[in-house]
Amino acid sequence: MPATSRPTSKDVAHEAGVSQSTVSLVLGGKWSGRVSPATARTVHEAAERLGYRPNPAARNLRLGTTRTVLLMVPTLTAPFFGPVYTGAVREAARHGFGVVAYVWPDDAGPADSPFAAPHEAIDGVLASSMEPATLAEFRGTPAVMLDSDPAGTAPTVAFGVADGMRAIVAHLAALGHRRVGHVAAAPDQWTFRARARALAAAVEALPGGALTRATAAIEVGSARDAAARLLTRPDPPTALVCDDDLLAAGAYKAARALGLDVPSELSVTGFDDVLLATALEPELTTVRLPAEELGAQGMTALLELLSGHRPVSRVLPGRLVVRGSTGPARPGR
Amino acid sequence: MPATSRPTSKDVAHEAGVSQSTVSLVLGGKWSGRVSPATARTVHEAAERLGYRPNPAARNLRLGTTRTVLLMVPTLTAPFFGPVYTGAVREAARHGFGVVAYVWPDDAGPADSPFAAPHEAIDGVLASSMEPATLAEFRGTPAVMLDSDPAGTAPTVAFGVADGMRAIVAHLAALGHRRVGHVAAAPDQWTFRARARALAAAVEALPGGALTRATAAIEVGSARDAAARLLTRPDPPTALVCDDDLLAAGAYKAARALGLDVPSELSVTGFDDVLLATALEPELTTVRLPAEELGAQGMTALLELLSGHRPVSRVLPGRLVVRGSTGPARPGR
DNA sequence: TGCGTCGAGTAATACGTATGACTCGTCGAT
DNA sequence: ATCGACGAGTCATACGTATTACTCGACGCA
Repeated sequence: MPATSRPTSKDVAHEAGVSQSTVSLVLGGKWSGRVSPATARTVHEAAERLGYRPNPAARNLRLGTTRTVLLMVPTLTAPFFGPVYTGAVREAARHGFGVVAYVWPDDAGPADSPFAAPHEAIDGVLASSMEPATLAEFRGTPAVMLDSDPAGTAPTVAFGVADGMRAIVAHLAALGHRRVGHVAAAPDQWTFRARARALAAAVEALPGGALTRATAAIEVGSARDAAARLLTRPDPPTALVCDDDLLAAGAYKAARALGLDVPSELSVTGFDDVLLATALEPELTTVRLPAEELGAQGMTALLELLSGHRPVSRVLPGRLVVRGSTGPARPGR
Repeated sequence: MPATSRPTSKDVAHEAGVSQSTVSLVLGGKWSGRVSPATARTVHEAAERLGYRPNPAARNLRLGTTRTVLLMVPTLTAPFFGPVYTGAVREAARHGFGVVAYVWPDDAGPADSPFAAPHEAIDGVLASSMEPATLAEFRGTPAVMLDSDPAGTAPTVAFGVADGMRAIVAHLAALGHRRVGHVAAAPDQWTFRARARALAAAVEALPGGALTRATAAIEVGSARDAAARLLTRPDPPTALVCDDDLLAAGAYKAARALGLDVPSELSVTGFDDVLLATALEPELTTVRLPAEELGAQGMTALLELLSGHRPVSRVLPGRLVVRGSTGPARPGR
């Protein structure tokens, strides 16, 4: 226990020789015409002297709001969430809200719920990349889903992953590719299911198009093995479409191990456009998802929800970024 | 505003036909011998029926504690913080504490302080990679610094970055390198100042050792340019020591642009051992920092602090991980 | 029968803040 | 001289919970 506990507004009042109400009035900034400037100054000085800061728990209780929103994500290791957080914070700040992040693994049970803990001292939740079933845990806490199925029951801001996949396939088709390999992430998130579906449909629609698929964990070694499986089949693909940028790094490794040059002998694409995409050599052709925009728009929707309106779900289009990892299909292969 | 506001313990009491005290007693789990099992069951059922969850603000006010800790970081984009968070959460959970993350840019002013907002509804702060000056903002909130100067005034858990640098230099020296280039990050964080100092000292101590340095922003393009500057000098270095893994990716690009093969013609080392290190080709020789351990030990220290003890600062050693980016110095160069 | 004890529950209160209702001089207008 | 209005504060209260002190009936025991 600390030597002395924190000063309260009552202490400040005593120090300044006024009542607690006056302190609250002054420090709340609503004293125009209620408190004389001289008294206000006295109060401010006393507060400063004591190092007073209001007790947030008491304030929250009194006001019935915390003006704080929780950004809930399944992991912090994915580089993807940094920009989402940034966008959310930017938008929240414009309305006087703060944001904290909480990691809730997608496979967590109700016992791990932040709602079993005091974290719940928040007004709403921005839940990114969560399965819709998770929603049940929110039990009345206003929530907006990010990067989830826009057809779900909750307001959602999602990426146009299907559009992105179609753009990739169109790009590859224009380069002459027909046999496409899919280095897929496990379909335990909506976004990966959507990506797989979109890719299948796009290749299907391509005259002469043929799709093969291998599934990997989101990890370089696993992706390398999956890519190697695809490349060592008879009649192997001339292009590998990977479900995200990290998987593409694995594809690079498989290609190198098999002596295939990227992009002259094998084209590789990623998805997301995280930092890694430009750190690789050659730089990765991928789809840029507007992650910061996702955070911002999600926050906008949540704030709408908090003010009693029902926001509409939105889809943010991705954009194909052509870099050095894709090239013309070699007729020979 | 929601249609109906959340049920309180009073509502539950009414529903169950008991007093509010009884509800609190039962739901608090402290009713052994004070409430009959039958009544307890009734209360639980009523709470379930109404979907009751205690108001955290009220509970926090009453108890004077939130059992929540804030992990404050300067950015979420660095892959480094995921493991730190994980370690902190693991340790906190063992003591019934929760963790939320808050991003406070290192260059933020007091106006941006989370302590100006309700986020402050927390018991303590784990401040990672912050300048000690930031500490002044905490104003009495118990804080432990992570990845900061262990000689500072606050309890600190830091990495043994000096040891790590020495290990790198010893490794390079054993391979015959003498002329070392330092691709340095801007010294605005303690850790980078410490790395630079340690590297300088280690090369200094090497017979015939020579150090050149170029500074870069923590970004691939900037690192590429800095590395290129070093490599195009007369009498260029045979090994590039980079302040972190991302900078090493930039060094790879410079080497490739100049037609230098890694590792046969140029050795490159990183620092941190983040995901990127094994995504690169060749895989990066680097120093693994026990980030998860940092989070866990930091949390342990903070919890000690919260229980009135004064924790001691600790330093966690890094470990050299030799991969494919370092090789014997070519006599020719 | 009288008394202490115990089981089962309730009443009352405090945590620290924000705010609507109230008080009490003083001053200007009639 | 009287009254209303206004400026400058203060009083009292509520937010929802956890907990201490209390009540009250039943029961065991001498």
